[in-house]
Amino acid sequence: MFPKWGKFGVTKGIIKLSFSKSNTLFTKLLPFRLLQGVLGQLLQVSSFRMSMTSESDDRMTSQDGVDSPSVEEACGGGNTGGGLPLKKGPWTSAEDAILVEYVTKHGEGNWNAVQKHSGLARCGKSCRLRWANHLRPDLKKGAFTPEEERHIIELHAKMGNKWARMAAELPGRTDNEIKNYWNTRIKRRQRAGLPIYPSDICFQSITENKQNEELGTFSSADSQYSDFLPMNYEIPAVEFKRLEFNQHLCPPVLLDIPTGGILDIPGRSLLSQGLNSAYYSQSFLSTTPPAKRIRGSESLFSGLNGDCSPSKNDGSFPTCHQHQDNGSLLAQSMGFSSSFNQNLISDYHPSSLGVIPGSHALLNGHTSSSEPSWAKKLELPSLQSPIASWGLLTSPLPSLDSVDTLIQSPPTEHTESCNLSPRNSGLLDAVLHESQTMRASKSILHQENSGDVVDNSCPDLHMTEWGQHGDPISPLGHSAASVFSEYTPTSGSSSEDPQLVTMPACKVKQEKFDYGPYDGKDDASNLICPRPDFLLESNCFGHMQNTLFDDYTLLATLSDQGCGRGSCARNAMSTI
DNA sequence: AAGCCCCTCAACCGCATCGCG
DNA sequence: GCGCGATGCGGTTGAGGGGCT
Repeated sequence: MFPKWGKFGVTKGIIKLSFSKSNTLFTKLLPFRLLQGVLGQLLQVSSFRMSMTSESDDRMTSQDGVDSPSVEEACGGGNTGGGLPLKKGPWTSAEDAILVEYVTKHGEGNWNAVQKHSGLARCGKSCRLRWANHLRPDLKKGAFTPEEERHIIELHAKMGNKWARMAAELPGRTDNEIKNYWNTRIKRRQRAGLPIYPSDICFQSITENKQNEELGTFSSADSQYSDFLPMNYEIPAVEFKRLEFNQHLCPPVLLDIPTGGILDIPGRSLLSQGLNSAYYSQSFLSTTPPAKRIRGSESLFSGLNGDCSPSKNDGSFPTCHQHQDNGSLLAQSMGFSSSFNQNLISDYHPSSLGVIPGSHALLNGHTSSSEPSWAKKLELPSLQSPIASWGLLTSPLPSLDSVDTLIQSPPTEHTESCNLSPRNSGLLDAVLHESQTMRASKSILHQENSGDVVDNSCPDLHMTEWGQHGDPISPLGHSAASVFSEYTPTSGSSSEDPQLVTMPACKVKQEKFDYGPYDGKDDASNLICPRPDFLLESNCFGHMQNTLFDDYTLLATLSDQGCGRGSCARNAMSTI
C-alpha cells in the first residue's frame, strides 16, 4: 500500500525523497524540518492510529479537526469509508503520495471514492483541490514569469475574476495561484495608488475587442443598445451609506450631472481600479444583492438588459429599486453612461429626484486620442454622469474597502439573463460596448442633425476629439465640449516624464504618481490625470464657472449635504 | 533577540451547476 | 419536476515566513 522509500538526499535544508511505487518513481522535495512530521504521517496513515509527537504533527492534530463535527459538515458527508474521521489542514507528503498513487491508478474524478479506496482521511473535495493545485504532473511551479503576469492582467481585463477560465489559458497554472497572485497584485497597487490595468494592456485589449467586433463578434450589441437608447429610464433613489473614500490615496473624479452638480469620486477607486474593470462593471451594475453567483458569462450592462431593459420594463429599473447596495447605482449611472442616448438629456428635470428621464454619457461621447477610453475618463476634470437623487447622496462615497467589496461582489441573477455581450464581464468589454454605443449614439445624432458629418469611421473612443462632439442637446453638452475643446491629449507619458496637460486658461502639471514597489512592468502612463480637486483649486474652473458650475444652488446643496466629496463641491464654490 | 507587521499561499468554505435516477 | 451526489468556482481565512524596528 505504501511506497517503498528509495533514497534520501539532503541539500541546503531540503530533503529529496525518492520512492518507487507501482513501477513509478516519485520524487519529493521536503524542507528538512518536515521530515519528522512526514514520517509520522506515514505511520499515521498506514495504521490509522498515530500518536504524534513532532511539532508539525502537533500542529496537525490541533488543526485536523478529528474531533470536530465541522469537518464532516465541511466535506458534506463526514465520515465515510468506515468511520474514519476526516482530516483538515495542510497535506503531508504521505497523503500526497497516497493521492498521487490513487489518481495514477484510477484517474481523476470520483474524488469521494479516494477516501474509501485509499484510506486517505480527506474528503473528496480536499483531494480534488490538492490534486488540482499541487499534485497534477503538469503543474508549473514557481513564480509567474513576466509573460504570465502580463497574460494574467490581460485575461483579467477581459474576464474579470474568472480564475478557472484564466487558468485554462495559462498552462500549468491553477486558478488558486492566479487568484492569489491577482489579489496580491490588487493590494499592492492599491497601496501604491496605481490603476489595476496598465494602459497598454487596455489599449491592446480594446484593439483586440475591436477586431472581434469587426469580425462580428458583437454584431448584436449595437442593436441591443439601440433598443433602449431612446427610452426613458427611471433610476431609483440611492443612498450612499457608510461610504467613505480614501481620498488621500487617489485623486477624485468629478462627475458633473446635467445640472452642474458634481459627484466627486476618488478616481482610483472607481475608475482606475474598477469602474472599468469587470468587477466594478459587474457589481456596480448589479441590481441584486450578491446572493447568487453567476456562472459563465456576465453582462457588463446586465442591468440594462433583461429585467431592466426598456423593452421589458418601459425603461424603468424595477430591480434597481429592489436592491441597492452601496455604490451600485452610482455604477449604474456610470456604467449606463454610454447607454443613454444623448438625445434624452433634454428631458432631464433636476427636480425629479430619483428619476432621470434622460441622462448623459459619462464622457459625453468624448474621448481624446491615444489613450484608452477608460484611462481617459480619469483625465477628465469633469465627467458627466446621470447621477440620480442628489438629495439622497447623504454621505461620502464608499471607502476603498467598500469599493473593494463592490469589486468582489458577484454578479447577479440578472446578469445571467441579461447578457448584452457574448463575452461580457471584462473591462474591455465594457469599453467596447461603450464605444459601440457611443458610435450608435453619434450616428443618431448625426442623422438628426443632418449637418456636419463627423467622421464616424473614427474607430474608437480614443480617436474621438473632445471639441468635435459637443453634445448639442445636453444642457451641458456644449459646455463640456467647450471646456475640453482645448484639451490636449497626451500620450506616451511616463512617470519619469510628467506631462503638461493643456487646459483652457490653465496648465496642469501632471501629477507624478508613486508607483510603489510594484515591478514596474506596468508603464507609468497609466494615469494621465490631473487631479480634479487640484483643478478645482486651480483657476481651471474659473473658465468653466459659467458653464459647468453655474448652478450655485446645487453646489451649495451638495456641499451642505456632503454629497460625494463635499469638500470638492465647496472647493468649487470657493473657486467660483 | 524579540516583537510586530505584512505578505504569501495553501486550504477551507459556501454556493452554484451539472448529471443522474 | 425533484432530490441528491459530485464537481467546480470564487471568496475568505489563517499559518508561516520574512522584513523591519
